[in-house]
Amino acid sequence: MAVLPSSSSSLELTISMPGFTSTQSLASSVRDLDINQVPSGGAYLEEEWLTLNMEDDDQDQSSNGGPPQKKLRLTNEQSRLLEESFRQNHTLNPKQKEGLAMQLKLRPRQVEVWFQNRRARSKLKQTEMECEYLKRWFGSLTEQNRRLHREVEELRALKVGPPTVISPHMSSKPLLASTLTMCPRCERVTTTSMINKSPTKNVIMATSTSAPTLSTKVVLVPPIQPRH
DNA sequence: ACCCCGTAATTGTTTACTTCA
DNA sequence: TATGAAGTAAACAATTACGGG
Repeated sequence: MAVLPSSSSSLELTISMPGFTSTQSLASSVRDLDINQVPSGGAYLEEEWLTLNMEDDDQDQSSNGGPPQKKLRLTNEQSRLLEESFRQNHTLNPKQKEGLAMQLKLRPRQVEVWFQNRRARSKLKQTEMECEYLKRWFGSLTEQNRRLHREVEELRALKVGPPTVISPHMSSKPLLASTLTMCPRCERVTTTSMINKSPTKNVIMATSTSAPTLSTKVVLVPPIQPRH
């Protein structure tokens, strides 16, 4: 797949597709506001808030009689450190988690949750990018298909001359042609014999995913029903 | 007042690993 | 020693709920 993260741990993804560049990041999600220093409403002193945050990992603080827990908002510095850590590693071992939690004055559980959500966001972002890429690819293939159908119609209309394939490289010397036929059911051009060394080249070009050039001319002969 | 979005947090499931009979 | 059941921990997916614009 041609979706390549520019960094294995960053949300900035690059798709290697002509005419399509995207360098979106979640950086915008890091708020400038630093409202996490003290919980909203100023109901707690900062030390109390930190103590609350550092309480035992698995304790549900809202159920132990205290006031209902306010939703945490990470400070810019906390976000920055977490992002930095995420860039180095998408998962944390217990020791790293503990250390990071200590450093950030958060509970290990909060660090764990942050990494979980961050992995999910990362994956979502990548999926969106892949989706976008596939949509464009689909569009390109549809267009290519249309073009080829048109070409087939033109060729059908011609139905003239000996069965030759004109080489795009040495136009003066037509190649020995394979017998090209059109399946009436699936409307596929197929070769039914191999006279030339690379008789299928032109057909392969026509069905490959890269944009075909129209410099290759295929002359169809009266149809021979392929067996399939 | 209401809606939408971003995200912290919760819940349930899956998976890998360990222990023990 | 091999094996299957039970227990555990970590990761994940889906979802909820909060707070701010």
